[in-house]
Amino acid sequence: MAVVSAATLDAATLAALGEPSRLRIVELLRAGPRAVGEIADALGIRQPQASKHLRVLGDAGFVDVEPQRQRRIYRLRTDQFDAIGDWVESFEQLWETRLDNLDVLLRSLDDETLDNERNDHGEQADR
Amino acid sequence: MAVVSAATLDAATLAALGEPSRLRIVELLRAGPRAVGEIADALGIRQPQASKHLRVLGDAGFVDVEPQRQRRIYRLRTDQFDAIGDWVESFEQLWETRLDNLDVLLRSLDDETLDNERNDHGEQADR
DNA sequence: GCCATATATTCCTTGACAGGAATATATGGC
DNA sequence: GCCATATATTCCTGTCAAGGAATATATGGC
Repeated sequence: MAVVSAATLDAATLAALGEPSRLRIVELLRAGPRAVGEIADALGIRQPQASKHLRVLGDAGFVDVEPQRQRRIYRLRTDQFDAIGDWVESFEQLWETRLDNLDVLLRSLDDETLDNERNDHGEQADR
Repeated sequence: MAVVSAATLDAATLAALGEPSRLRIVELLRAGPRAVGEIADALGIRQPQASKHLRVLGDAGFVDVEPQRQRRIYRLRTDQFDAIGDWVESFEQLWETRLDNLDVLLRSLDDETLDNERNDHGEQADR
């Protein structure tokens, strides 16, 4: 049973995608690399805002630049998507084993014994 | 070739996780359901802040509540994690087919022909 | 060097949001 | 009903980030 080492993830990474325009940029780049102006046009935003969002996405490791004449072509990078994928996948192992169900049962019993500390055992579990 | 229908994802969903304390709450709940007070203690934050963050996580569909006496036990929900997983997975199909490499080549050629519109053909590709 | 195109950066303003403090609400024991 | 515990909500304040406008930088053609 090779338990994965609990893939960790930075909040800033997710925050970079948690902004509507930036998420749209990522979705757009899914179809292929684009220059800044094309991105701005496609989203209906102004060029400076596009550049700013691309900077954030670049710092977070989601995009890459390749200059081409006066233009700068942005493309998606794989790394962070893999990181997010691994992280999510490490959660889905939990659903399978359903440890949480067992856990909540144990905690529930624990509480009963703690709260009714040798008070009474006739628990009229109404409602 | 069953192409998936481009799993869509809301920026607000990712924004909910893009805050350090909330991401830590999610990581904590990975180990099992917890009451608000326990969560606040574990993270070293005050109870009201824990409640607020849990509200955001709940609105975004990441957590679920189950009252138990005066306490409220929060636990992780599977739905949104699956949604994020599907979304990321729809990206990783791109890396495999490497369509972007082909794309950037095509666009590159396209630009050459456009910019040098029958200007000169002797492209001294120096530097 | 001058001009055009393409992009990045700066400054400013405004709105959202996180944290602190205080208070309201809920549940249970007596 | 009163008190204790547990949690949610409200109000306030400071910070940060997004968008707009203007400007700086870079590259290329002439």
